[in-house]
Parts: sequence; structure tokens; C-alpha cells
Amino acid sequence: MEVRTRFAPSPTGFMHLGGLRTALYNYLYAKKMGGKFILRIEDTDQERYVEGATEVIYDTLRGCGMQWDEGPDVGGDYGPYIQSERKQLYLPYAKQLVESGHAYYCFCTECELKARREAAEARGEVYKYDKHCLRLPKEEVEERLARGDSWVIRLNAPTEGESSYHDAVYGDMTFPNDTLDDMVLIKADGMPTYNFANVIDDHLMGITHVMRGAEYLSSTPKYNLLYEAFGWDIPEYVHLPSVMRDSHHKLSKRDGDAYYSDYVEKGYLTEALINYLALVGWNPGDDREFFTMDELIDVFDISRLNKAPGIFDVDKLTWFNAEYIRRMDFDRYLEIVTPWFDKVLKGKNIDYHRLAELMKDRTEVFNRVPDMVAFLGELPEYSVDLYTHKKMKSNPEVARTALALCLPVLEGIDEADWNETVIHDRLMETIANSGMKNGAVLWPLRIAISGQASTPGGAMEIAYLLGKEETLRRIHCGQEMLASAE
RNA sequence: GGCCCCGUGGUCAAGUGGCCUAAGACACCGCCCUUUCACGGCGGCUACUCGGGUUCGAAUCCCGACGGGGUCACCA
Repeated sequence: MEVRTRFAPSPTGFMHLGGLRTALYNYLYAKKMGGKFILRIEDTDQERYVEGATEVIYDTLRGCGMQWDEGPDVGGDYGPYIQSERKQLYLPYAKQLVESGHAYYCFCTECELKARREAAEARGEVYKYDKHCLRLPKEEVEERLARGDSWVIRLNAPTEGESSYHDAVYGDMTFPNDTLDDMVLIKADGMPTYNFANVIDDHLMGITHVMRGAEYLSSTPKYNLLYEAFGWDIPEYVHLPSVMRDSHHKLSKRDGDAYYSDYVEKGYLTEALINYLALVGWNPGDDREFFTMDELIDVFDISRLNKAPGIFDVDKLTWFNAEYIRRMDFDRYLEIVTPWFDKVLKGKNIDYHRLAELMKDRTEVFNRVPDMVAFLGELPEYSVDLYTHKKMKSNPEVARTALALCLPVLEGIDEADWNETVIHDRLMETIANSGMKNGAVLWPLRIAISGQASTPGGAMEIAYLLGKEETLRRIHCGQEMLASAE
């Protein structure tokens, strides 16, 4: 039988990383098995409707390389794929359940329920719907329906015995039935609840494998009650461990670390994000860590899914990102990094191509680039202490000598010859003749022209990037500072 | 609180009764390379939550405790 998986997000306007990983596993498994990956939008909560939210879902999935085979915009044989457009489809199924005694009309108002819940809590009890309306005589139900009283349809869940099911990751699960609530199937606004629509749609769309977050582990028995009441086959369940921020918290909106867009804006590559995400809760069983989407499809295996929640480690993601950047084509790097250079160097006449060569191996996340290169645009204020470096055998005294040595050499280079080779050769020749150590000359020079302890590239590269005029100007600044510190 | 799940280093994790005086990766620390930083190379630190069993033998199986998480909506 063809494998059919689905990703069924509700359009909130953001793609949560946990959701993205769920989508990824669904996609990988479907592709691995030569099956279909279906996208269904679960928007049964009309109060939560957000403009443009479905586009966010489309863009994210496509941006990550996960194209769905069936979905709202691409169609398919089981549409529509947006639940609000399927609205009229659910009620008949609910009524069928009422007929067969698996469900019933309930006229309790939200107000009444709230009061009962609070009363139960006050007594220290766990609230559970008391099946009040199940006991209503049939005539009264008909009468109130005819009268136009507001109603919902509830599942008539068993109160005794226990329910079991098998999960591909967690194994055999058993729950006492008395913990099952008579969940609402059809809401007062006529819309199905998520719980109900989910089951109906999964069945109607022929979903064979339901892969979703582990938070659904304990509500699954209720879904099974529905499948059984209809006489439908229960799909394979594959519950996924949560993705956490730390051992106590899931990734959250508040900390700005939960959404796909948060990371894209910071300058993380989608390939790195997907690669890393695939490894939180799953591993290939060997030491490999780098995977393209096709490779993931090839090696993905449900049996290697973990049970324990995994913490999303930004440091590791950052390492992946840096590795992906090092391995990427130079041209693509240049294209991506250019706007980040522009933030601090626009109009400064800097050789972006050369700067990019220098920066590529040093870039971990793109949003760190501006701070790393800003000194090229403007000499930062710095302390004279920077001239002191024990290992380079430099101190202000040495620095004065070094700068005095370099200045005429650099001044003597023609504007037209201002390139790294010439700068390098003249400087090295001079240093060799002076008898000073390379570091003792080059360290102060780099400090003078950059104003900071660490830079992408050494003195020669920076001097080249700065240009002759600016390099000389900065050396003069350094000399003044050293003179006044004497 | 009831029910359910989970428990190998700071983090991700391999490990399915002997090959474990427990792999690998990130992070961290040290050394080397070197005109800084980064890259790269080499090395180091750190773990089977605890207590009982079962067994010739347990990280691996069982029970309990403890710890953490999830779930108990006319949200999804």
C-alpha cells in the first residue's frame, strides 16, 4: 500500500521549529517510501485566523525543499485541503455517530461548564464532563434542536476498561478509559473541533502514517474511539519527542528562538537548519552528520527515532551553519554576504570580493558579519594597551619603532601598485633588514590600521582593503596616540 | 493532583546481556601552525539518576524511588 503522510499545521503566521521538524520527518518518510506527502491546513478555529499565514507555511516548506504532493495550492484527489473549506463535510459524520450511539447532542452552555469546572477544581477534583446531556430524553433533544437552542455534539466515551494502541516510537500504550473525556466533536459555531476534523480528514485523505508531536500521545485513545466507531482502519502512529529550549522549557515564542523566521533573519542557512533539525530526535546510526535533503531521504528510518525530548542546541546549529558556509560556492557566499557588508561599509570603496574571501571561513552566522568588518569603514576608538602583546613581543615602545619603520615603506608604494603582493614583499624585506621579529612589527601595524585585537586577515590584507590613503592616515593616528602616551 | 511518557558527559548521541576500564559530534580547556583572529592538526576534561532484584555476567531485562516532560478546552 502506498504510504501517505501529512503535515497539518494551523495557520498562526509563524512556523515553529518543532513543527518544521515534524514536517521534515513526514516528508522524509513519504519520499523514502515512494509515497505521498500531503499538506493540510487546519484552520477550524476561526478566531485565530491570521492574514497571510498560509503563505508563511508554503514559503517555509518550499524554502526548505519540502514540496508537498497534494495540498491547497497544488490540488490532489482528496481536496479541498483547507479544513474551513471542508466545513459542511464533518457534520454528517458526527450525526452518524449520534445515530449509532457513539455521540450525543449537548446543550450545556460554556458558562455552565465553566462553573462546574471551577466547582470541581475548588473541591480538588479533576473536572471531566459528566455526560449530563447524554441522559436527556430523545424527545427533549428533538424539541430543543427544533427550538434553536445552541448545541454541540460530544463523543460518548467509555468509562470503564482500558484502551491500547501501538506507536512506532513509544511501543504499546495503554490508558484507563475513565481518563477519557467526552470531547466535543462539533462546536456551537458548526465547525468541527481539531480532534474530530483531524480523524475524519486523515481517513478521507487516506493517511497511512500519522507522525506528530508526542503531546498527542495521551489523546490518541480518543481518536481511536472515533476510528472504531466508524469502523475505519487506524493509521500507524509515529509520535515524535518534543524539541526543547532547555530541560524545562519547550522552544518558546517569548524568547525569540522558536520560529524558523527568527533564524533566517539572523543569517542561518536553511540547509544547515534542516540538517541540524533532522538530528534532534533522530540519527543515522553511524557518525555521519552532514546530509543533503536527498541523503536524508535515503537514510531516514523510523526505527531510529528517539523517545527522549531533545534540546535544541544553538551552538551546534551555529557550527553546522559555519560548516555549510565554508563549503558553499564562493559566488553564492559573496551574494549572501554583500547586504551584510553594506550595513556598515556602503559607499566605502572596499574590495568586497577580497573581503569576502577573507570572511568566508570566519563567518558563523551572517548577522555577526557587520561587527566583524565595521572597522574597515571607520577606525574604532581603541586603547593604547592594544599595542602591548607579550607573545608578539610588542609594547608601545616597540610599536613606535615599528610604525616609524613601516610608514615610509608604505608611503613609497605607488597608488597603482597598492596590492597585497607588493605590500607584503616591501614590508617583509624591510622587516628582515631591520632585524626585528615579524610579529613585533606587524602586530602594531595591524593594531594601528584596524583598532582592534582580532581582525579577519592580517596587517597586509587590511592595508590593502583600506587603500593607501586611509592606511597612512590610520598609521599617523596611531603614532599620535603613542606619542601622547609616552 | 489523576493518567501517560522519558532518564548515557553541559548539549546531541552510539549502545538492544559479555566486543563498554562506554564511540562520535558540539561546547569548553591546553598545545602546534601562524603577522592577530578564524581555519586546520594533536591532546585533554566530563556520563550510564539512585536503590533493589534477575543472571556466571547489566548502561542494556524486572521492580521501586527520585528527577524531568506531556496531557487533562466548544485551541490546534
